[in-house]
Formats: sequence, structure tokens, C-alpha cells
Amino acid sequence: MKRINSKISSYKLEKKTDWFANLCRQKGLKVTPQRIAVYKELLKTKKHPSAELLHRELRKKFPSLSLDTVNRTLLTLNEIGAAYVVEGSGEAKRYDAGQKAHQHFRCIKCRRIIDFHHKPFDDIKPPTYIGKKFKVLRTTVYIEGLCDLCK
Amino acid sequence: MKRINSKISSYKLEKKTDWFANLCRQKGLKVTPQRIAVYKELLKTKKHPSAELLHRELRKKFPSLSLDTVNRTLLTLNEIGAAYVVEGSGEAKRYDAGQKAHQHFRCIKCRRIIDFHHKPFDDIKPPTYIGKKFKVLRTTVYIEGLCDLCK
DNA sequence: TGACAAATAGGAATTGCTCCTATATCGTAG
DNA sequence: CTACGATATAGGAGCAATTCCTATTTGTCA
Repeated sequence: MKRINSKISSYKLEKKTDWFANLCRQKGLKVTPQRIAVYKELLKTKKHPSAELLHRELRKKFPSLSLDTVNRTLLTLNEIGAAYVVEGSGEAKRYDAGQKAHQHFRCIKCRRIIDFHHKPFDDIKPPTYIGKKFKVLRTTVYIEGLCDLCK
Repeated sequence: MKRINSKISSYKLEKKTDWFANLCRQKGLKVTPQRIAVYKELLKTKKHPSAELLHRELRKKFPSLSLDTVNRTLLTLNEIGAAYVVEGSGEAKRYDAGQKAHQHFRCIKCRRIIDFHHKPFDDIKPPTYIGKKFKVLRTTVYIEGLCDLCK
């Protein structure tokens, strides 16, 4: 099983951050330290953090950052395509900066989300009648079950 | 596009309810009127209702039913495999009794969930290393986008 | 039928998120 | 380089969904 969650290099982190800053400008959004910080933190972490968790982490370096800002920023990231909300239901939203193609395994007991990458899943296409009737934005495969620790 | 959500016949409804009652007994759970009512309502509806919606509906016939009971019951249904939580994130949980194989299209704007059935999606299997390491309970494909009315 | 474990009702508490508003900041035009 | 206007932020209030608490009721089994 390929490791797909290894730590991002600081080189890539900078590159991604630049890309993000440009994306903001392009969309007419201001490039604020808060936005950069939230995006960077999301890039750095291996987990699929909730707003709450990101906020807790970010406050260590950025004590005045409000939870509301983290939430708003994450919604913005989602809108401009710099991150997305991980599937799952009923709990706190969890986010992924979606750097590489991958899928998620979600443990229904401990709620851990484990990334994996199964190439065939990348190519799954919705049936044509769906594509005709609706505007398809994302097709997702995910797996639920019990993780190695919980089963 | 095949209609897959047509109304359940009262014959099937009874059969399914019997099956459910037996499942409860088998799992050591009591067969209470509340449980039966919640399960039946979920079978009957074409929507993918939230606990709230089910509760509102059920109260018409069963005024003393509490929302907490609906919630607990739905969690129980999920645990014993009589229903499941529909994918999606951050909003109220929504449930499906999963009578027939189908997939969901979710409109990110109006939140509508539209059933469709694409046979190839029924056969999607997780990669073997996932099956070995974890206990897989469900593999799901779902599509997000804008529905015909919102796009 | 009686006893006990399990389930329910109803309200309180908790959680995650969004709204509100005064203040601060980014980006642009001068 | 400065000032201005639109946007974003902090922090707290408000809200919605869900879970917890506990006294009471109800299936189930002997």
C-alpha cells in the first residue's frame, strides 16, 4: 500500500501557497494572512481536520485567529476549488486540500479517515443521462468500515 | 432514466416490516411500536428524510413520539443494517432504508438527493489490500453537482 | 403474572456552525 | 506613498441538530 500522505516538502509548500495566492487574486479575493495560514495548515497536515482542529492548531502561532474565520475560509477554499469537504455525514465537516488523487476509507467507529489510492477509482464516470440532466462537479468513491485498530 | 423510487406496495411493506421485527429479535432488541413506526415511515417515503422530518411526519399518527427516540432508532437501524446514513457532510443526517441498489446524486445548492441506478456502480470493489487490512462494510459511489433546477 | 432489562419522553446540555457588527486590513487609484 | 473603499476579521450572540440525563413505561421471558 503506497504511502500517499508523507509530509509535504517546504519547497512544494511554498509553490502551492503561491498558487493559492494567485488563485485568490484571480477570483478577486484578498490575500490575507489568515487565508494563507489556514491553507498552509491544511496542506501540512496528514489528517483530514475539522475547522475546530485547524483552529486549535493555528492558534498556537496565531492567537487572535477566530474560529469563524477558519470556518469561513474553509468554505471559501471549497468554493474556489483549493480544498474540498470530505464525504461523511452528520459530524463536523472535515477538509482535504486534495493535492493528489486519492480516495478515503472511513472508520465508522473511531472516525479516522485513511487515504488510499486505487487508480481504477479515478476513472469512474457517471452515466451519460446524469451528465445530460445535471451539472456534475465531482464523482466520489468511498469506503466505510472498521479500521485495523477498531475491527 | 428508470424510476426507482415508486411507492412501496402495502404487501411489501408488511413483508419488510416482518423482516425487520425478526432482525430486531435476532439482535436482542425489543420490538417496540416506535421502532416499527420509524422503520415503516422510512420505507414509505420517497425522500431521504432527516430525523426531524420523520419525527414531524410520525407525530401526526403518534403524538407522543419524541425526537430523541427517532434519532436513537435511526442510529439503531444503521447499526443493525436496516437503514443507512446517506453520504453528505455538515448538514442534518439523512437516511435511506436501502431497499434496492441505487446511488445518489446530491445537489450542492438545494441539497436535493436524487436516486439513480447505474449497474456498473453496484459492482465496484475495493482494492484487495483494503479488504485485507480493514473490515469493509460499504463501498459507495456518489455524485455531487447542480441539479436540473439549480444549474 | 411478575420481575428485570431495555426503551421512551421530555427537557437540559452540548456541539458545530453561522450571523451580527464594530474594527482592521488589502488593494487600488491617485 | 497615501488615502479611501470594499472586504475580511474577531468575538460574541444566536441557531440548529443531536446527544445526554433521569424518571417512567414497556417488551420479554421465566
